[in-house]
Formats: sequence, C-alpha cells, structure tokens
Amino acid sequence: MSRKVSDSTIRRLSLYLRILEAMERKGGGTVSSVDLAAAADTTAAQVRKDLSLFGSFGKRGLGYQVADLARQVRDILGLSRRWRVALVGAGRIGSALFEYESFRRRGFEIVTVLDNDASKVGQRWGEVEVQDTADLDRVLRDADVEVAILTVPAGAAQEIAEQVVGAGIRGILNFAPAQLRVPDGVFVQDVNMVMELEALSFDLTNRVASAGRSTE
Amino acid sequence: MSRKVSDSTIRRLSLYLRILEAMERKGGGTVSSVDLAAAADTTAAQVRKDLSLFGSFGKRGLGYQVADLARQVRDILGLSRRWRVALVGAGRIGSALFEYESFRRRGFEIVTVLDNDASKVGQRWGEVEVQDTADLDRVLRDADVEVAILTVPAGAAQEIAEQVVGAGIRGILNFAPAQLRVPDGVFVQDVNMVMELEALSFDLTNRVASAGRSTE
DNA sequence: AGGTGTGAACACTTTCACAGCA
DNA sequence: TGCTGTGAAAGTGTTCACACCT
Repeated sequence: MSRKVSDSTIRRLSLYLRILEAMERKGGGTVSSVDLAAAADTTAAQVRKDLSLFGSFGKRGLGYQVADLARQVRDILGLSRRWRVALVGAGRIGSALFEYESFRRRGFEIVTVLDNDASKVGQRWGEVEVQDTADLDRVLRDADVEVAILTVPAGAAQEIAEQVVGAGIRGILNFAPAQLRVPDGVFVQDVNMVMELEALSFDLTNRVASAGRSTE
Repeated sequence: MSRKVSDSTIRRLSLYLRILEAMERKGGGTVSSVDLAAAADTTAAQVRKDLSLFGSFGKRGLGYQVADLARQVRDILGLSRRWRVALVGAGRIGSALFEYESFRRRGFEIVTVLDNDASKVGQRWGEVEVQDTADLDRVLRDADVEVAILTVPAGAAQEIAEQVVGAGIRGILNFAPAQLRVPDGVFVQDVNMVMELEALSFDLTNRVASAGRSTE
C-alpha cells in the first residue's frame, strides 16, 4: 500500500496517537492539525503531510474527529491487536521491562522470559517461569511469539539474535550496545541509553557557551 | 566553533567511538574509513564527512590511528570528563538504571537519587541515600549535578522537569512519555521504549508481506 | 597505490502557499 | 469562513567522484 514512509513520520505518528488518546480521555470531539502540532511540538503542515501518506482522515473546515483519528493511527501502526513478546535476558533491565505497564497497555504482552543463568531459570515471574536460553528455539515456538526484547550483554547479543531469528522472530527490540546483523525481513530497533547520554554530553559541551542565554 | 552538526552525525560518532574502543582493546593500530564504515553499518564517505566536521584526523594513504581517533571523538562528545548525574524516580526502571554499569564506565555517575514515595526516602542504594523530591532544589545544588535522569510517571514529568531546571540542571534524559517544555539552553533527550516497539509493530505490519523474502 | 578531505550532485524531508471542500 | 490535502519550493542530509597528500 503506502510506500516511502520515513522513520521520523512513524515516530511522530506514535506521538500523535499518545496525544489523541489523552484527548479522548478528556472528552474527544474534534482536533485541528494546528492543535495536534502544538501538542506534538511540530508544525500543522507536518501533521497533515504525515497523515496524508495514509489517507484522508479530516474534514475541511472542521478538523479531525479525535476518536476516529486515534483508531486510524492505531491501525496504521499495527496496534489494533496484541503482540506476543519474548524477553531474553532476566537481569535488572529485563526485570524492569517485564513489570513495565506501558508495554502491556499498548498490547505488547511478555509471555515468556529466558536467561542462561542457572540461578534464574525456574524462577516464577508473575504468570511466567524463567526458561533456559538453551531451549530458546522450542520455547519461542511453543509460546508463538513474533517479537523479542533483548536485554543480554553486548557480547552475547549477535548469537542470541541469530537464535531468535532462527526461531521465527521477525522483530527485535535490542537493548544491547551492539550492531545486530539480521536477514532481510527482520526488523531491529535499538534502544541505546548510553548513546542518548552521550548526545546530551555533546549538547552541553558544544551547543551552549554561557549558562541560560541560547545562541539562537 | 563547529556549526551545523546533525543529530544523526552525533549518533554515529557515539557508534564510531564504541567501535574504536573495541578495536583499541584488540590492539589498536590504524583503521580506514572503509573499515569503520563496515563496522558501523554506513558508508566510508559518511564516516569521513562526519569526522571532517570537526577536523582532519586521518593521514592520506594510511587511515586513522585508532587510539588517537578514539580520544578525538571522546573530546568532541565531551566524554573526557565525569558527569555528575541525579536520578529522579526510584521505581523499577530507575533502580535498573542506577545499577547500569555502562553509564558509570562512560563517566556518567549517579550521585543522588530522589523519590516522593515516603517508603523509599531514606533507603540506602549503594553509596547514596534516597532523598525526598520535596527537597529537590537543595539536594541537586548540594550534589552539584548537571544532568538529571527522569524516571517518573508521565503526569509528574513536566513539573519535575521545571524543578530540576530551576535547580540549575541543563541536560535531561527523559524516560517519561511526555513532551517536556524547557527553556532555551536546556537539552532534553527522550527515551521512549513504547515508541520503539510501535515502530517495530509498524514495520511488521506494513513493510513485509510474506515471511522471509524481502521486497527489495 | 592507497586512502583522506571536500565541493558538487543527488535524495530525502520539511515548509510554504493555495485550491478546494464543508 | 475555516481547515484539509497537496504540489512546488526550500532546506537538510547523504553519496559521488576526484584532487591531493603520504
């Protein structure tokens, strides 16, 4: 269907959806591209361009129906369904993500947890039991998951990635600081918190001289 | 000094640095833009353009001295120093980040932790004691921090952001799903894990039809 | 020969501005 | 009149290709 959709557009659609759902909770009604842009910290033209890539959802002179548009954006992003997710790596970060309510609310359900640490295997985490990474292929196939969250050490990430791909996973949310090599048709999203702090460090070091006043 | 540096360039510099440091550990020597590009999954021209924004670090016919270039990139990113960091929000994610060794290794030191939950205030976390958010201004000034990591609920994020800015913080790593409004001269980096999963969901829904074969 | 540094060409993204519908 | 949807213009980021140094 729609081609040439940039990553920035996708990120903005996520953001629009978050805003629209907040508006929905506050009563709904209609919203203009100007309103949405203000909330999303972008321009009205940008909002309209982003949406126009997928269809005509507004009414000229009126704006967009909040609830309608929210549903449309959910459909575009593929969020009108549940996603079964595997968590590989039961360390501190993995454990925090397992409890993270925002994933579940959005329909991402962690249905299985794996680790290679014998002291963790067998632990009960809520409804699930931590499985051994040695059984990864079987566990992932049995659990019927399509997405894997990797919170393993950088050194293990590539090997685990290959294993989850072998088990049929097509989407990976990668927390390991490693450039994963995956076959065509498999998608990787990296979350690199150190990189974000480094970007802050750069900004603080280079983009500002004096405190307070910006060099616009 | 150097103007017009894009966010993508900064992200790539972080990546180059990670790769260079791995090479350093394996012995160092020299590296060409072709090698670096292969490891960073980009092009040689891109590597040279990125670096050329900040100076001439290579030797024609030879390439770059690994250890030298690593040091240069660290300087560019402002990583040749320690950064004192405050963690606001002592929940699951905050606690995982507090233990996260990669921050410390990179020179980001969490020197104070705050929360508004009375049951958490006073807890000992390693070397530090969890402080009350009510005392945020005093605590942050006493601790002499420049960067804050926010792992608070979305609803509280804007208010906390204003408080940390008021206390003199100029860099915020924001984990809350909220668009923070901050004055000029303050930098915000968002980490939004739900958004990353939503991007994966989009890819899996729209960018692939059959399993395995890509539509290149 | 080998590989950097860089202007010029190209590709992509955002903004402008306005025709057209409610 | 008010606001969308969209071609065209402007602006940014990436790739090409080659002069130049070692």
